[in-house]
Amino acid sequence: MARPREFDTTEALNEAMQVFWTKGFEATSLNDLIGAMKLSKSSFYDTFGSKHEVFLAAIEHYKKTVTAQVSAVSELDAPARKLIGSLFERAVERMTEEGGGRGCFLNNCAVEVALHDPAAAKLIGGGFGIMEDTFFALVQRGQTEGEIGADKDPRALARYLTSSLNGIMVMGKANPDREALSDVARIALTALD
Amino acid sequence: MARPREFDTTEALNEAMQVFWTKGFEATSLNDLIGAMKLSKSSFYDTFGSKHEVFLAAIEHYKKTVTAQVSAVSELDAPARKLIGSLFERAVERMTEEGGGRGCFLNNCAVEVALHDPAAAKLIGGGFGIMEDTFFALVQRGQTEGEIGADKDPRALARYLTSSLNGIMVMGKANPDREALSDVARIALTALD
DNA sequence: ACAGTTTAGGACCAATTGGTCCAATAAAAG
DNA sequence: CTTTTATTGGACCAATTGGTCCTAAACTGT
Repeated sequence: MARPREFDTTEALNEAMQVFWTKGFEATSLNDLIGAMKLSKSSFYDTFGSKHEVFLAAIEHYKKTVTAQVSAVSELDAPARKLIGSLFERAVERMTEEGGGRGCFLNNCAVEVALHDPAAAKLIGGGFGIMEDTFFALVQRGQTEGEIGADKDPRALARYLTSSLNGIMVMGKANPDREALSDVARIALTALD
Repeated sequence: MARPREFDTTEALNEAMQVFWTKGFEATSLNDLIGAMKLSKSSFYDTFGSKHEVFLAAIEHYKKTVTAQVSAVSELDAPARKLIGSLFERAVERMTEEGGGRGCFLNNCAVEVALHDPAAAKLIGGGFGIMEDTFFALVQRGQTEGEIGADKDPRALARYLTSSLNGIMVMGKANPDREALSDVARIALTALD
């Protein structure tokens, strides 16, 4: 009973990521994983080694995914400040839409495992770094465009935006109220003035 | 071998909370719990019913604890704006100090279980509500004191502050850098101007 | 000293955990 | 058609999971 189709590692990792994203690391069992990844237990261990290695690979996968998406947004032909706003809007949207509420995968991982899993913590930190760098570039652009105060420290602002975005997603978990989250997003963006 | 001492339910719940706080719900085993709570398995089930019930009770316990602490701060004889600032400072301190990094228990719970545990989600939402209400009262006081813009919606500001504080604690999990977190806190507070 | 009430310890439970291993089998290569 | 290479399902593993239950023992009030 050999594998009948071409096996797509990336797709399998994507499925694994989805499960970890919705259930968390601890609550995800081997059976959950091999079910979602559509491979047998033997192939699973053959190909990926262990649950933990798949977890790390899933974090990496997320980083790639998110990097691609976010850099796509940040290169749109619109004022940087508007793009920052739309990133926040999208987050609010995601948290409040039906079946949403999973938040940010990095965020979830940071909270659940960062304290006890140094390898994961490193990857997660890198992921937040990417978000920060994206915001950093956007803030600098916004400053040259004149829509963001040029007197402000762009690195600090980038950190602030990253933190604020994550705050919104955490709050959204407990209380996915569109109005409340929009309030937060709106006020958060006033720091750019 | 009956229990030699007076059994303190509150203290036991406090110990349970500590374990859940550092390990999370899923990663905490029965043995972890009865070890920390210093009672036997039989007494555990006799007194508390189940792991899940203890978990909910621990959330409640946290709410009481935090409510007491925070309301103590908010009733200090100082400008409300300063008190808000000190709450943020304290959070940064907590996240960066040795052996810290556990973040906010409610925060952790929200991320780990809110999506799949409605009972817990309700308690957690209530906890955030308390934080929000505390900030709300402080903001209103700050507005009458003239240190916070009177034109601003105090409820929205309170939500924003709650979200920002949680954002800082999530970021601190992945990267407990005092300088970076201080940057974030400082900028977050400019929204009060 | 005695009875009644708590509590502890630990045997026991079925289910599940992450993980290993191997014989069977299907596809690819020759 | 045969050999090689993947990949499979499933048997098997020890350990752990959350949870039940019963007996023995230690406190309590009388």
